[in-house]
Amino acid sequence: MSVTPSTTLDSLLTASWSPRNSYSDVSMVTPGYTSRLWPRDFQPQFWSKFQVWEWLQQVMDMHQIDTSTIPFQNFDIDGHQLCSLSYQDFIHAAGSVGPILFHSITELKWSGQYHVDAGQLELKPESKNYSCSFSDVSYPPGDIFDPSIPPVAPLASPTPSSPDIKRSFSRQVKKHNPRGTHLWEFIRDILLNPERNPGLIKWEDRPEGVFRFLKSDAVAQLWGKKKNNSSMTYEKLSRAMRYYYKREILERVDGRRLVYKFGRNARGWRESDK
DNA sequence: GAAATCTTTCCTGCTT
DNA sequence: TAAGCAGGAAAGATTT
Repeated sequence: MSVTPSTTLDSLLTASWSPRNSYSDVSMVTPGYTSRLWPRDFQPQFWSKFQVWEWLQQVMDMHQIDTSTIPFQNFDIDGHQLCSLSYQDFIHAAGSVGPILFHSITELKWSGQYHVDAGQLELKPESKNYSCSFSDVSYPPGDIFDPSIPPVAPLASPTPSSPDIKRSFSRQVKKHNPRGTHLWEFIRDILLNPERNPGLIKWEDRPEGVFRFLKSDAVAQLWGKKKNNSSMTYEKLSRAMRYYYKREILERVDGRRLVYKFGRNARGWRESDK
């Protein structure tokens, strides 16, 4: 994490952010974003690190900006931290793209607040120092979003920090996945969570289990992030994918780049598996 | 500590 | 020429 929040967003909205600061393209930043993405996850304050990255990816896509122009590691933060970044923090972290990101998150925060008001009809905030919406989900503290692990609803079960939950979470991971999520499961779960998959991988033939990497480098970065390996590349990831051919977790798709197919030993990707 | 498993890293050669 | 694919080899990390 290389960006330290220096000012609250609220203070900047009144002090730093003004039309003079506007990015030339700023009017195009967010229209449609909140309705296009995660309709239940309006509040950026509650995003996981993974969702922050997704948001980054989406904004970059919308503006057709090369994702390599910003260092994703500068946004190794969750939504709460993201919302605390100042305009200058965004400039520092993302250079010329900073104003776009700042405006986007500002708009999202505001629109999220609107939705929260409706959501709070159903859920009451409890032991958090900020409000809670119907969209609020919690992930293991300090972890990035893992699509294979169902989120913990804050009011439907004990808090994620409770010892019981921690124990059962730990048991579950150890029993079925000694090393945590496998690569193929990570890929599968991105595919199975389209609302959390902003154009990284897409189904080519859903019934046949054929899928294609749209942003191979971004997926590799995410995988590396999950494995705490900042040097992960698509080349390395694809080598690991090819090992699955032998185990029939994946099948070769000849002649098509970035295209893979789930094999007979892959589980949980079929619609009928749900 | 050994074995097994899975993943990472590096490499060469081939294909698109 | 670059990017991606295929697969061998070795090593690292982790669990059993």
